[in-house]
Amino acid sequence: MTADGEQTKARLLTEARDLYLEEGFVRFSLREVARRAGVSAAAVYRHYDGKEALLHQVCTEGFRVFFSYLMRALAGKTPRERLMLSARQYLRFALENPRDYRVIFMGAAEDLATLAPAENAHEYAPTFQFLVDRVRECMQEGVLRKGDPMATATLVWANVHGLASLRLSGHLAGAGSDEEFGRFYEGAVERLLAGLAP
Amino acid sequence: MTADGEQTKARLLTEARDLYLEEGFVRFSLREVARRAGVSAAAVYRHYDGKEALLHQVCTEGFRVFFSYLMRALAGKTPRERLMLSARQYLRFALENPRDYRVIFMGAAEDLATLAPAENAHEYAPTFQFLVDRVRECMQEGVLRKGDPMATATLVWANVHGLASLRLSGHLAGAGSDEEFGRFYEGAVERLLAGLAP
DNA sequence: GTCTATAGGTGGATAGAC
DNA sequence: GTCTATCCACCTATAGAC
Repeated sequence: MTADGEQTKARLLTEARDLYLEEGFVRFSLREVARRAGVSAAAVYRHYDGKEALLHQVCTEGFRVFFSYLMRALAGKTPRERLMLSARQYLRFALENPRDYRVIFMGAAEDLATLAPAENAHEYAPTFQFLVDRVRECMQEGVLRKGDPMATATLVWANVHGLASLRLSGHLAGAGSDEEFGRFYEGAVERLLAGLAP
Repeated sequence: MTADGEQTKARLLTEARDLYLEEGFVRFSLREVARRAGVSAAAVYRHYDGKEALLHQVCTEGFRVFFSYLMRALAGKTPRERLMLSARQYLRFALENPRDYRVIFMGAAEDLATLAPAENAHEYAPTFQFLVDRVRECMQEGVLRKGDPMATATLVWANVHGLASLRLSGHLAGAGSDEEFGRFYEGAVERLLAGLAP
């Protein structure tokens, strides 16, 4: 590949990402991506194996970003603080990257075989593992009741996901601004952890 | 309208529903609905105002079914039993009508202006109100800590929705069969109510 | 009320020249 | 590696005959 080839390939990916962020899946098309990138539709096939492959690449990028949000929670000084920060970062990611969140956790891409959970479970595993680890260290230090870390992590996940996804769907619009909702969210998490304390 | 006209109209609706249940939104088309109903694509326009109107009708039907599931929870003899039954019926609906659940609560129809939450908020209101009422009566009888019924109902909703939607997305496939998951779900709800008790 | 025919459009993907 | 030209499939929606 030449240098130009690499540049075009990267350009196509960013344009694809923008288009997908703007329009979602239904209105996503190869031709439009090519138009925006300033190349012909045919050129795309030199770099990607068709529409689904390109979309898949875009989504993989979404996972990477999500993980980067979570990682920032490691700045917390105690297990409890890291767990709370994880929850906060989770919501931050959802609110700041709603389309990605939908794809990853709300199955917005249900019609795309490429993105079926079963087919890319390996992309989810590390992020869930991250949460399990946070829960486990909380159990070890007596912040949470001892038990199966995976089961408890699932409860925590369902909780934050439930709130985040209802918010994104617009069903909790009555909760006010994102900031107000953020406080409600933190309160809910605090209460949940209290209920899971020893 | 003649009797035949009414029959065709009803037939179109059921075929539209089936197609949507099988293929989802992306692959939903008027032509295919017409094919299945045994009429021409043009005939559809005599009965419905186009594709979106037909889809909207299909979704309205989904709401109706969801509400009928919830109503069965009124068979419970105590406020607590009715609340627990509501949670159980909620999951039942989700597992037995996954596509409808996605549309109603997971924003699978995000690209369909017709179905934007803001535009049919009046369809959600009664179902949320149902939950608020269950929570309120629990507060009145001392089953739940007194407070804002809407805030508490939101917490309960986020909880059951979080579990149900993650299950539907395939993210909790590790939880075993639907029956096993059902037990995990009930346990989670019990724990939540315990945390919200006086 | 239903049909056929058709207009007018989108999109994915490929062939072959350069 | 990129282009133009092209094929083919599919869609929504309408016009006008019956």
